[in-house]
Amino acid sequence: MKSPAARKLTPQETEKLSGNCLTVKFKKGDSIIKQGTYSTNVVYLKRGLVKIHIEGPYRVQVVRIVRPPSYLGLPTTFGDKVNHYSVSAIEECEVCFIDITTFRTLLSTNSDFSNQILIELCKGELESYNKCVNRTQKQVRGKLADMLIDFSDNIFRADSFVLNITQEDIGNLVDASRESVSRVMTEFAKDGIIEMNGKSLTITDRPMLNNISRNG
Amino acid sequence: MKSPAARKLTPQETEKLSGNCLTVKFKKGDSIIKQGTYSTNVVYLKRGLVKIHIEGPYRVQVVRIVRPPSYLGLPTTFGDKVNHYSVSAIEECEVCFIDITTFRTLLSTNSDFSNQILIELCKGELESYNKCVNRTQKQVRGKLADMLIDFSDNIFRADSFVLNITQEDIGNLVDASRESVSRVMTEFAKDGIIEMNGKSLTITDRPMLNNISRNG
DNA sequence: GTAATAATGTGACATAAATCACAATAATAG
DNA sequence: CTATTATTGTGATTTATGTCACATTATTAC
Repeated sequence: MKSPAARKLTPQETEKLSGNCLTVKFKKGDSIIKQGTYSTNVVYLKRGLVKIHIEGPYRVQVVRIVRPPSYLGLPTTFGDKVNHYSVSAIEECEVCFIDITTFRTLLSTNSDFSNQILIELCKGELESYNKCVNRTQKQVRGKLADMLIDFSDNIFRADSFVLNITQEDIGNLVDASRESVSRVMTEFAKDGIIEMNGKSLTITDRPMLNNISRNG
Repeated sequence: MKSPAARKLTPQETEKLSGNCLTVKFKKGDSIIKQGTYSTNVVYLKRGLVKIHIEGPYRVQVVRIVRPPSYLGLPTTFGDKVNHYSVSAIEECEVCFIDITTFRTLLSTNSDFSNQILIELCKGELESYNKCVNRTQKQVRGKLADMLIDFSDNIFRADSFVLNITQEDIGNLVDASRESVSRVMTEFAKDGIIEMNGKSLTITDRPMLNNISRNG
Protein backbone atom coordinates (compact mmCIF):
# COMPACT_ATOMS: atom_id res chain seq x y z
CA MET A 1 0.00 0.00 0.00
CA LYS A 2 3.00 2.31 -0.08
CA SER A 3 3.84 4.50 -3.03
CA PRO A 4 7.41 4.44 -4.40
CA ALA A 5 8.07 7.73 -2.62
CA ALA A 6 6.64 6.51 0.68
CA ARG A 7 9.00 3.55 0.58
CA LYS A 8 11.92 5.97 0.80
CA LEU A 9 10.86 7.10 4.25
CA THR A 10 12.54 5.82 7.42
CA PRO A 11 10.32 4.07 10.00
CA GLN A 12 10.50 7.16 12.19
CA GLU A 13 9.43 9.40 9.32
CA THR A 14 6.56 7.09 8.46
CA GLU A 15 5.56 7.18 12.10
CA LYS A 16 5.67 10.96 12.16
CA LEU A 17 3.63 11.15 8.98
CA SER A 18 0.94 8.85 10.37
CA GLY A 19 0.79 10.97 13.50
CA ASN A 20 0.36 14.18 11.53
CA CYS A 21 -2.24 12.98 9.12
CA LEU A 22 -5.94 12.58 9.18
CA THR A 23 -7.56 9.55 7.53
CA VAL A 24 -10.92 10.25 5.96
CA LYS A 25 -13.40 8.18 3.96
CA PHE A 26 -15.25 9.56 0.97
CA LYS A 27 -18.12 8.08 -0.89
CA LYS A 28 -18.85 8.09 -4.60
CA GLY A 29 -19.19 11.58 -5.98
CA ASP A 30 -17.69 13.35 -2.96
CA SER A 31 -15.25 16.18 -3.54
CA ILE A 32 -11.80 15.62 -2.00
CA ILE A 33 -10.03 18.69 -3.36
CA LYS A 34 -12.05 21.58 -4.72
CA GLN A 35 -10.82 23.96 -7.41
CA GLY A 36 -10.71 27.55 -6.21
CA THR A 37 -10.28 26.78 -2.50
CA TYR A 38 -7.02 27.27 -0.61
CA SER A 39 -4.55 24.45 -1.04
CA THR A 40 -3.21 23.54 2.38
CA ASN A 41 -2.87 19.78 2.19
CA VAL A 42 -1.26 17.04 0.23
CA VAL A 43 -3.60 14.09 -0.10
CA TYR A 44 -2.41 10.51 0.03
CA LEU A 45 -4.86 8.19 -1.69
CA LYS A 46 -4.95 4.83 0.12
CA ARG A 47 -7.99 3.16 -1.39
CA GLY A 48 -10.48 3.82 -4.18
CA LEU A 49 -10.37 5.55 -7.55
CA VAL A 50 -10.59 9.30 -8.01
CA LYS A 51 -10.87 11.66 -10.94
CA ILE A 52 -8.96 14.89 -11.40
CA HIS A 53 -11.04 17.52 -13.18
CA ILE A 54 -10.83 21.15 -14.21
CA GLU A 55 -13.55 23.68 -14.87
CA GLY A 56 -13.08 24.56 -18.55
CA PRO A 57 -14.58 27.51 -20.43
CA TYR A 58 -17.52 25.45 -21.71
CA ARG A 59 -17.54 22.18 -19.85
CA VAL A 60 -15.59 20.22 -17.29
CA GLN A 61 -12.42 18.53 -18.43
CA VAL A 62 -11.58 15.26 -16.69
CA VAL A 63 -7.80 15.32 -16.67
CA ARG A 64 -7.28 11.77 -15.52
CA ILE A 65 -8.33 8.90 -13.33
CA VAL A 66 -5.91 8.03 -10.51
CA ARG A 67 -5.59 4.75 -8.63
CA PRO A 68 -4.03 4.25 -5.22
CA PRO A 69 -1.44 4.43 -3.83
CA SER A 70 -0.71 7.94 -4.95
CA TYR A 71 -0.12 11.47 -3.76
CA LEU A 72 -2.80 13.81 -5.01
CA GLY A 73 -2.69 17.52 -5.43
CA LEU A 74 1.06 18.02 -5.50
CA PRO A 75 1.04 20.33 -8.51
CA THR A 76 -1.93 22.28 -7.26
CA THR A 77 -0.58 22.50 -3.70
CA PHE A 78 2.99 23.51 -4.53
CA GLY A 79 2.22 25.44 -7.68
CA ASP A 80 -0.16 27.98 -6.17
CA LYS A 81 -1.94 28.98 -2.99
CA VAL A 82 -5.25 28.14 -4.58
CA ASN A 83 -6.27 24.79 -6.06
CA HIS A 84 -6.26 24.82 -9.85
CA TYR A 85 -8.21 21.59 -10.15
CA SER A 86 -10.66 19.41 -8.27
CA VAL A 87 -10.35 15.80 -7.17
CA SER A 88 -13.49 13.71 -6.63
CA ALA A 89 -14.13 10.13 -5.57
CA ILE A 90 -15.58 7.92 -8.28
CA GLU A 91 -16.08 5.12 -5.76
CA GLU A 92 -15.65 4.72 -2.01
CA CYS A 93 -12.22 6.10 -1.11
CA GLU A 94 -9.89 6.34 1.85
CA VAL A 95 -7.39 9.17 1.93
CA CYS A 96 -4.92 10.84 4.31
CA PHE A 97 -4.71 14.59 4.49
CA ILE A 98 -1.08 15.48 5.11
CA ASP A 99 -0.31 18.90 6.43
CA ILE A 100 1.78 20.78 3.91
CA THR A 101 4.35 21.83 6.53
CA THR A 102 4.98 18.22 7.54
CA PHE A 103 5.31 17.32 3.91
CA ARG A 104 7.76 20.15 3.26
CA THR A 105 9.88 19.05 6.20
CA LEU A 106 10.08 15.54 4.80
CA LEU A 107 11.08 16.91 1.41
CA SER A 108 13.91 18.98 2.82
CA THR A 109 15.27 16.35 5.23
CA ASN A 110 14.99 13.20 3.12
CA SER A 111 16.52 13.70 -0.30
CA ASP A 112 15.64 10.19 -1.47
CA PHE A 113 12.03 10.99 -0.77
CA SER A 114 12.14 14.37 -2.48
CA ASN A 115 13.93 12.84 -5.45
CA GLN A 116 11.21 10.24 -5.80
CA ILE A 117 8.51 12.89 -5.59
CA LEU A 118 10.35 14.86 -8.27
CA ILE A 119 10.43 11.78 -10.50
CA GLU A 120 6.72 11.16 -10.02
CA LEU A 121 5.95 14.78 -10.86
CA CYS A 122 8.05 14.58 -13.99
CA LYS A 123 6.31 11.39 -15.08
CA GLY A 124 2.97 13.03 -14.48
CA GLU A 125 3.93 15.97 -16.64
CA LEU A 126 5.14 13.76 -19.48
CA GLU A 127 1.95 11.77 -19.29
CA SER A 128 -0.13 14.91 -19.43
CA TYR A 129 1.75 16.07 -22.52
CA ASN A 130 1.05 12.77 -24.23
CA LYS A 131 -2.57 12.72 -23.22
CA CYS A 132 -3.03 16.20 -24.57
CA VAL A 133 -1.49 15.32 -27.91
CA ASN A 134 -3.78 12.31 -28.22
CA ARG A 135 -6.81 14.29 -27.20
CA THR A 136 -6.21 16.97 -29.76
CA GLN A 137 -5.07 14.84 -32.69
CA LYS A 138 -7.01 11.60 -32.64
CA GLN A 139 -10.65 11.17 -33.41
CA VAL A 140 -13.25 9.76 -31.08
CA ARG A 141 -12.69 6.07 -31.89
CA GLY A 142 -8.96 6.40 -31.30
CA LYS A 143 -9.39 8.38 -28.10
CA LEU A 144 -11.82 5.84 -26.68
CA ALA A 145 -9.49 2.99 -27.61
CA ASP A 146 -6.70 4.84 -25.80
CA MET A 147 -8.86 5.24 -22.76
CA LEU A 148 -9.85 1.57 -22.64
CA ILE A 149 -6.20 0.54 -22.99
CA ASP A 150 -5.19 2.94 -20.21
CA PHE A 151 -7.94 1.59 -17.94
CA SER A 152 -7.01 -1.99 -18.65
CA ASP A 153 -3.24 -1.53 -18.30
CA ASN A 154 -2.82 1.15 -15.67
CA ILE A 155 -5.97 1.67 -13.68
CA PHE A 156 -7.70 -1.69 -13.28
CA ARG A 157 -4.87 -3.94 -14.50
CA ALA A 158 -7.32 -6.44 -15.96
CA ASP A 159 -9.27 -7.03 -19.17
CA SER A 160 -12.55 -6.89 -17.27
CA PHE A 161 -13.53 -4.04 -15.03
CA VAL A 162 -16.46 -2.10 -13.68
CA LEU A 163 -16.75 1.38 -15.14
CA ASN A 164 -18.06 3.53 -12.34
CA ILE A 165 -18.32 6.65 -14.46
CA THR A 166 -21.04 7.90 -16.77
CA GLN A 167 -20.66 8.33 -20.50
CA GLU A 168 -20.72 12.04 -19.90
CA ASP A 169 -17.63 11.68 -17.69
CA ILE A 170 -16.00 9.57 -20.37
CA GLY A 171 -16.80 12.28 -22.87
CA ASN A 172 -15.17 14.87 -20.64
CA LEU A 173 -12.14 12.61 -20.25
CA VAL A 174 -11.55 11.99 -23.95
CA ASP A 175 -13.00 15.27 -25.23
CA ALA A 176 -16.07 14.08 -27.01
CA SER A 177 -19.78 14.57 -26.58
CA ARG A 178 -21.80 12.11 -24.52
CA GLU A 179 -23.64 11.05 -27.69
CA SER A 180 -20.46 10.30 -29.61
CA VAL A 181 -19.21 8.17 -26.72
CA SER A 182 -22.45 6.19 -26.75
CA ARG A 183 -22.31 5.69 -30.52
CA VAL A 184 -18.68 4.54 -30.60
CA MET A 185 -19.03 2.26 -27.58
CA THR A 186 -21.99 0.42 -29.12
CA GLU A 187 -19.99 0.26 -32.35
CA PHE A 188 -17.08 -1.36 -30.47
CA ALA A 189 -19.48 -3.83 -28.89
CA LYS A 190 -21.08 -4.63 -32.25
CA ASP A 191 -17.63 -5.24 -33.75
CA GLY A 192 -16.79 -7.65 -30.95
CA ILE A 193 -13.99 -5.50 -29.56
CA ILE A 194 -15.59 -5.13 -26.15
CA GLU A 195 -18.46 -6.70 -24.23
CA MET A 196 -20.67 -4.60 -22.01
CA ASN A 197 -23.42 -5.36 -19.63
CA GLY A 198 -24.45 -2.64 -17.33
CA LYS A 199 -21.40 -0.97 -15.89
CA SER A 200 -19.06 -3.91 -16.38
CA LEU A 201 -16.90 -4.04 -19.45
CA THR A 202 -14.58 -6.66 -20.93
CA ILE A 203 -12.01 -6.10 -23.63
CA THR A 204 -12.37 -9.06 -26.00
CA ASP A 205 -10.22 -8.01 -28.94
CA ARG A 206 -7.18 -6.23 -27.61
CA PRO A 207 -5.15 -6.34 -30.87
CA MET A 208 -7.98 -4.58 -32.67
CA LEU A 209 -8.15 -1.99 -29.90
CA ASN A 210 -4.41 -1.35 -30.23
CA ASN A 211 -4.91 -0.98 -33.93
CA ILE A 212 -7.68 1.58 -33.52
CA SER A 213 -5.58 3.44 -30.98
CA ARG A 214 -2.74 3.68 -33.49
CA ASN A 215 -4.76 4.59 -36.56
CA GLY A 216 -7.93 6.15 -35.21
CA MET B 1 19.97 36.25 -15.82
CA LYS B 2 19.39 33.78 -12.96
CA SER B 3 16.26 31.72 -12.61
CA PRO B 4 14.43 31.71 -9.26
CA ALA B 5 15.96 28.28 -8.57
CA ALA B 6 19.48 29.38 -9.47
CA ARG B 7 19.20 32.25 -6.99
CA LYS B 8 18.92 29.67 -4.20
CA LEU B 9 22.43 28.42 -4.88
CA THR B 10 25.42 29.43 -2.76
CA PRO B 11 28.32 31.15 -4.53
CA GLN B 12 30.34 27.93 -4.25
CA GLU B 13 27.55 25.90 -5.79
CA THR B 14 27.15 28.39 -8.62
CA GLU B 15 30.89 28.17 -9.13
CA LYS B 16 30.75 24.38 -9.21
CA LEU B 17 27.86 24.46 -11.67
CA SER B 18 29.70 26.81 -14.02
CA GLY B 19 32.70 24.51 -13.89
CA ASN B 20 30.67 21.44 -14.74
CA CYS B 21 28.67 22.89 -17.55
CA LEU B 22 29.23 23.45 -21.20
CA THR B 23 27.96 26.63 -22.84
CA VAL B 24 26.80 26.18 -26.41
CA LYS B 25 25.24 28.47 -28.99
CA PHE B 26 22.48 27.35 -31.28
CA LYS B 27 21.06 29.08 -34.29
CA LYS B 28 17.48 29.30 -35.50
CA GLY B 29 15.98 25.89 -36.17
CA ASP B 30 18.70 23.89 -34.39
CA SER B 31 17.68 20.99 -32.22
CA ILE B 32 18.78 21.31 -28.58
CA ILE B 33 17.05 18.24 -27.16
CA LYS B 34 15.84 15.51 -29.49
CA GLN B 35 12.90 13.23 -28.74
CA GLY B 36 13.92 9.58 -28.67
CA THR B 37 17.57 10.13 -27.71
CA TYR B 38 18.98 9.38 -24.27
CA SER B 39 18.37 12.09 -21.74
CA THR B 40 21.61 12.78 -19.94
CA ASN B 41 21.55 16.51 -19.43
CA VAL B 42 19.54 19.27 -17.96
CA VAL B 43 19.67 22.35 -20.14
CA TYR B 44 19.81 25.85 -18.75
CA LEU B 45 18.53 28.37 -21.26
CA LYS B 46 20.49 31.62 -20.95
CA ARG B 47 19.48 33.51 -24.07
CA GLY B 48 17.00 33.12 -26.92
CA LEU B 49 13.57 31.59 -27.33
CA VAL B 50 12.98 27.88 -27.81
CA LYS B 51 10.00 25.70 -28.59
CA ILE B 52 9.14 22.40 -26.94
CA HIS B 53 7.53 19.98 -29.35
CA ILE B 54 6.31 16.40 -29.47
CA GLU B 55 5.89 14.05 -32.39
CA GLY B 56 2.14 13.33 -32.45
CA PRO B 57 0.35 10.57 -34.35
CA TYR B 58 -0.41 12.81 -37.31
CA ARG B 59 1.56 16.00 -36.90
CA VAL B 60 3.94 17.72 -34.55
CA GLN B 61 2.47 19.33 -31.48
CA VAL B 62 4.25 22.44 -30.24
CA VAL B 63 3.75 22.21 -26.49
CA ARG B 64 4.98 25.66 -25.64
CA ILE B 65 7.43 28.45 -26.23
CA VAL B 66 9.94 29.05 -23.43
CA ARG B 67 11.91 32.21 -22.68
CA PRO B 68 15.12 32.44 -20.69
CA PRO B 69 16.17 32.06 -17.96
CA SER B 70 14.77 28.60 -17.56
CA TYR B 71 15.71 24.99 -17.00
CA LEU B 72 14.71 22.86 -19.95
CA GLY B 73 14.09 19.17 -20.11
CA LEU B 74 13.53 18.51 -16.43
CA PRO B 75 10.42 16.35 -16.95
CA THR B 76 11.98 14.49 -19.85
CA THR B 77 15.31 14.01 -18.05
CA PHE B 78 13.97 12.89 -14.69
CA GLY B 79 10.86 11.15 -15.94
CA ASP B 80 12.55 8.65 -18.25
CA LYS B 81 15.90 7.56 -19.66
CA VAL B 82 14.77 8.65 -23.10
CA ASN B 83 13.61 12.10 -24.10
CA HIS B 84 9.86 12.30 -24.60
CA TYR B 85 9.97 15.61 -26.39
CA SER B 86 12.25 17.81 -28.46
CA VAL B 87 13.46 21.33 -27.82
CA SER B 88 14.50 23.54 -30.74
CA ALA B 89 15.82 27.07 -31.04
CA ILE B 90 13.43 29.49 -32.71
CA GLU B 91 16.13 32.18 -32.73
CA GLU B 92 19.79 32.36 -31.78
CA CYS B 93 20.18 30.77 -28.36
CA GLU B 94 22.79 30.27 -25.69
CA VAL B 95 22.41 27.31 -23.36
CA CYS B 96 24.35 25.40 -20.71
CA PHE B 97 24.34 21.64 -20.68
CA ILE B 98 24.43 20.56 -17.06
CA ASP B 99 25.47 17.03 -16.32
CA ILE B 100 22.61 15.21 -14.65
CA THR B 101 24.82 13.90 -11.84
CA THR B 102 25.92 17.41 -10.90
CA PHE B 103 22.32 18.51 -10.98
CA ARG B 104 21.22 15.60 -8.80
CA THR B 105 23.91 16.43 -6.25
CA LEU B 106 22.67 20.01 -6.06
CA LEU B 107 19.12 18.77 -5.58
CA SER B 108 20.05 16.49 -2.70
CA THR B 109 22.39 18.92 -0.91
CA ASN B 110 20.49 22.19 -1.28
CA SER B 111 16.88 21.78 -0.23
CA ASP B 112 15.99 25.40 -1.06
CA PHE B 113 17.11 24.74 -4.59
CA SER B 114 15.23 21.46 -4.88
CA ASN B 115 12.14 23.05 -3.40
CA GLN B 116 12.28 25.80 -5.99
CA ILE B 117 12.71 23.27 -8.79
CA LEU B 118 9.72 21.39 -7.40
CA ILE B 119 7.64 24.56 -7.44
CA GLU B 120 8.63 25.32 -11.01
CA LEU B 121 7.72 21.80 -12.08
CA CYS B 122 4.35 22.07 -10.39
CA LYS B 123 3.65 25.39 -12.07
CA GLY B 124 4.61 23.87 -15.40
CA GLU B 125 2.21 21.02 -14.89
CA LEU B 126 -0.66 23.32 -13.92
CA GLU B 127 0.04 25.44 -16.96
CA SER B 128 0.03 22.42 -19.21
CA TYR B 129 -3.34 21.34 -17.80
CA ASN B 130 -4.79 24.75 -18.54
CA LYS B 131 -3.30 24.92 -22.00
CA CYS B 132 -4.75 21.53 -22.81
CA VAL B 133 -8.22 22.52 -21.67
CA ASN B 134 -8.08 25.64 -23.81
CA ARG B 135 -6.74 23.77 -26.81
CA THR B 136 -9.49 21.19 -26.68
CA GLN B 137 -12.43 23.40 -25.82
CA LYS B 138 -11.96 26.72 -27.56
CA GLN B 139 -12.23 27.38 -31.25
CA VAL B 140 -9.53 28.78 -33.45
CA ARG B 141 -10.22 32.49 -32.80
CA GLY B 142 -10.16 31.92 -29.04
CA LYS B 143 -7.03 29.81 -29.17
CA LEU B 144 -5.18 32.37 -31.24
CA ALA B 145 -6.28 35.15 -28.91
CA ASP B 146 -4.94 33.09 -26.00
CA MET B 147 -1.66 32.63 -27.77
CA LEU B 148 -1.23 36.32 -28.53
CA ILE B 149 -2.01 37.21 -24.91
CA ASP B 150 0.49 34.62 -23.69
CA PHE B 151 3.16 35.98 -26.04
CA SER B 152 2.49 39.53 -25.01
CA ASP B 153 2.31 38.87 -21.26
CA ASN B 154 4.75 36.05 -20.65
CA ILE B 155 7.12 35.57 -23.54
CA PHE B 156 7.90 38.98 -25.00
CA ARG B 157 6.40 41.15 -22.26
CA ALA B 158 5.41 43.83 -24.72
CA ASP B 159 2.52 44.70 -27.03
CA SER B 160 4.82 44.60 -30.04
CA PHE B 161 7.04 41.69 -30.87
CA VAL B 162 8.67 39.82 -33.70
CA LEU B 163 7.09 36.44 -34.37
CA ASN B 164 9.95 34.22 -35.42
CA ILE B 165 7.76 31.24 -36.12
CA THR B 166 5.78 30.24 -39.18
CA GLN B 167 2.02 30.00 -39.34
CA GLU B 168 2.44 26.25 -39.51
CA ASP B 169 4.23 26.35 -36.13
CA ILE B 170 1.45 28.53 -34.78
CA GLY B 171 -1.05 26.00 -36.04
CA ASN B 172 0.81 23.22 -34.27
CA LEU B 173 0.92 25.30 -31.11
CA VAL B 174 -2.79 26.09 -30.96
CA ASP B 175 -4.01 22.98 -32.76
CA ALA B 176 -5.31 24.40 -35.97
CA SER B 177 -4.41 24.08 -39.60
CA ARG B 178 -1.98 26.51 -41.19
CA GLU B 179 -4.83 27.82 -43.38
CA SER B 180 -7.12 28.54 -40.44
CA VAL B 181 -4.33 30.44 -38.71
CA SER B 182 -3.83 32.55 -41.80
CA ARG B 183 -7.54 33.27 -42.14
CA VAL B 184 -8.06 34.23 -38.49
CA MET B 185 -4.92 36.37 -38.32
CA THR B 186 -5.97 38.42 -41.35
CA GLU B 187 -9.43 38.66 -39.78
CA PHE B 188 -7.89 40.02 -36.56
CA ALA B 189 -5.88 42.51 -38.59
CA LYS B 190 -8.96 43.58 -40.57
CA ASP B 191 -10.89 44.09 -37.32
CA GLY B 192 -8.11 46.31 -35.98
CA ILE B 193 -7.21 43.95 -33.15
CA ILE B 194 -3.64 43.48 -34.31
CA GLU B 195 -1.28 45.08 -36.82
CA MET B 196 1.11 42.98 -38.82
CA ASN B 197 3.88 43.76 -41.19
CA GLY B 198 6.18 40.97 -42.06
CA LYS B 199 7.11 39.08 -38.95
CA SER B 200 6.43 41.91 -36.53
CA LEU B 201 3.11 42.12 -34.79
CA THR B 202 1.45 44.68 -32.54
CA ILE B 203 -1.58 44.14 -30.38
CA THR B 204 -3.73 47.23 -30.88
CA ASP B 205 -6.98 46.24 -29.19
CA ARG B 206 -6.14 44.24 -26.10
CA PRO B 207 -9.62 44.43 -24.53
CA MET B 208 -11.12 42.91 -27.66
CA LEU B 209 -8.49 40.18 -27.60
CA ASN B 210 -9.33 39.38 -23.98
CA ASN B 211 -12.95 39.24 -24.97
CA ILE B 212 -12.30 36.80 -27.80
CA SER B 213 -10.15 34.70 -25.51
CA ARG B 214 -13.01 34.45 -23.02
CA ASN B 215 -15.85 33.81 -25.46
CA GLY B 216 -14.23 32.33 -28.53
C1' DG C 1 20.66 38.94 -59.00
C1' DT C 2 18.30 35.23 -60.44
C1' DA C 3 16.56 30.63 -59.56
C1' DA C 4 14.73 27.69 -56.40
C1' DT C 5 12.37 26.94 -52.30
C1' DA C 6 9.53 28.15 -48.44
C1' DA C 7 5.72 30.61 -46.54
C1' DT C 8 1.31 32.81 -46.97
C1' DG C 9 -3.54 34.07 -48.74
C1' DT C 10 -8.01 32.57 -50.26
C1' DG C 11 -11.74 30.12 -52.48
C1' DA C 12 -14.46 25.69 -52.98
C1' DC C 13 -15.60 21.48 -50.93
C1' DA C 14 -15.68 17.55 -47.63
C1' DT C 15 -16.34 15.73 -43.15
C1' DA C 16 -16.09 14.46 -38.26
C1' DA C 17 -18.47 15.36 -34.72
C1' DA C 18 -21.39 18.65 -32.11
C1' DT C 19 -26.09 19.78 -31.30
C1' DC C 20 -30.97 19.04 -31.08
C1' DA C 21 -34.81 16.16 -30.23
C1' DC C 22 -36.99 12.55 -28.24
C1' DA C 23 -37.55 7.63 -26.87
C1' DA C 24 -36.02 4.03 -23.84
C1' DT C 25 -33.97 2.32 -20.02
C1' DA C 26 -31.75 2.36 -15.39
C1' DA C 27 -31.12 4.19 -10.83
C1' DT C 28 -32.70 6.50 -6.82
C1' DA C 29 -35.83 8.37 -3.43
C1' DG C 30 -39.99 8.66 -0.95
C1' DC D 1 -43.56 -0.27 -5.23
C1' DT D 2 -44.20 3.77 -7.70
C1' DA D 3 -42.64 8.29 -9.05
C1' DT D 4 -38.98 10.97 -10.19
C1' DT D 5 -34.61 11.77 -11.91
C1' DA D 6 -30.41 10.37 -14.22
C1' DT D 7 -28.41 7.95 -17.86
C1' DT D 8 -28.22 5.95 -22.38
C1' DG D 9 -29.45 5.11 -27.47
C1' DT D 10 -30.25 6.83 -32.06
C1' DG D 11 -31.81 9.59 -35.93
C1' DA D 12 -31.74 14.28 -38.43
C1' DT D 13 -29.39 18.51 -38.98
C1' DT D 14 -25.84 21.96 -38.49
C1' DT D 15 -21.27 23.72 -38.18
C1' DA D 16 -16.50 24.70 -37.51
C1' DT D 17 -12.66 23.62 -39.49
C1' DG D 18 -9.83 20.51 -42.09
C1' DT D 19 -8.32 19.44 -46.82
C1' DC D 20 -7.33 20.42 -51.57
C1' DA D 21 -5.95 23.50 -55.13
C1' DC D 22 -3.64 27.14 -56.78
C1' DA D 23 -2.01 32.07 -56.81
C1' DT D 24 1.05 35.23 -54.57
C1' DT D 25 4.62 36.80 -51.94
C1' DA D 26 8.96 36.12 -49.09
C1' DT D 27 13.27 33.96 -48.21
C1' DT D 28 17.28 31.42 -49.12
C1' DA D 29 21.02 29.62 -51.80
C1' DC D 30 24.20 29.76 -55.52
